[in-house]
Amino acid sequence: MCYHSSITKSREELEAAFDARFAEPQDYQPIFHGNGFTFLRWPVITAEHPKLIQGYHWGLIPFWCKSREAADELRVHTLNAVSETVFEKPSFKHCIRQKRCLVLSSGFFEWRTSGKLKYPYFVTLKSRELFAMAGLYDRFTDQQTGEVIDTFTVLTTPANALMEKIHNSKKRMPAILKKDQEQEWLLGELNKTAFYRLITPYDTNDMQAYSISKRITSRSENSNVPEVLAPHHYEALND
DNA sequence: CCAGACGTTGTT
DNA sequence: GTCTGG
DNA sequence: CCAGACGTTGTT
DNA sequence: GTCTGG
Repeated sequence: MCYHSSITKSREELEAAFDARFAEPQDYQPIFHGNGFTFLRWPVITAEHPKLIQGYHWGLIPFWCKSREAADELRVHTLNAVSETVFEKPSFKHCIRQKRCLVLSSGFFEWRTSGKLKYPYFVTLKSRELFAMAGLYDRFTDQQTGEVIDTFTVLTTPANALMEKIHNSKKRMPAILKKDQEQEWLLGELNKTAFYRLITPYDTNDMQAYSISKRITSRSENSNVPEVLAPHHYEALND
C-alpha cells in the first residue's frame, strides 16, 4: 500500500529526471510529507501529455461517478489499486488502455507494528534518486457545478523482502517502475502480459528504509517540513 | 494510513 | 459505464 | 427487469 | 472499542 508520500527535489531536478516540463511551474513546492487522504495535488505525468508534469488529485474518481457525493465516498478507497485485479474493477478497468501515468516521488512512508504500537518508516531508493510509481488517472466532471477534478491512483504489488520487514505493510507495496520502463508504461500498447511484465515488486537490493519520528502524523504541528524525514531511533525497535 | 473524539446544555 | 444480486 | 455497487488494508 | 476527519 502507499497512502503517504514525499517529493523533495527541485523543479529543475524533476524536469531533468523525467524529460518533461511543469505545466504550472509556479505551483510546484517540494512536499516533505503528503497524506493521500487529503486528496492533495501531486506531480504526475500522463499518457495524454507525456512532456508535461501536472498536479493531479490523489484518489481516483471514475468518469462515470454520478455526483460529487458519490465521488467523495469512492475516492477514499481509490488511493491505491491492487494491480492483480485492475483489469476487472469497474473503477479502474477503463483506465488501463489509455490512462496510465507516472506518479513522481522521492520516497514514501509505511508503518511497522511492534507490540501494540506503530512506528513510521521512510522508504527510498538506495540511490536517493527520484522514481516513478505506476498510476492510473481519470477526469471527473461534477454535473451539478461543472467542476472538473483530475485524479490518479497508485498501483500496488506484493511486498518485496524489505517491505515485508516493516510488519504493517508486509503484504503490499507501491508498484515502482525501473527507469528504463517508464516510457513503455506511459506510452506502450500493453496487453495483459506486457502490463504485468512492468508491474512487479521492485528489487529489494535497490531500496532502503529507516525509522522516523511521529511528527509525520502530528495534528498539532505541520508534518510537511524537512524534519519529518530525519532518522529517529526507537528503543522498542531492534534496528 | 493515523489521530482524536466519543456528551450535554446554553450561549460572549 | 458496467456488473452483480434480487 | 431494476437497484445498487463500484475500494483498500490488516489480523504481532 | 469504533467511528470520523485529515
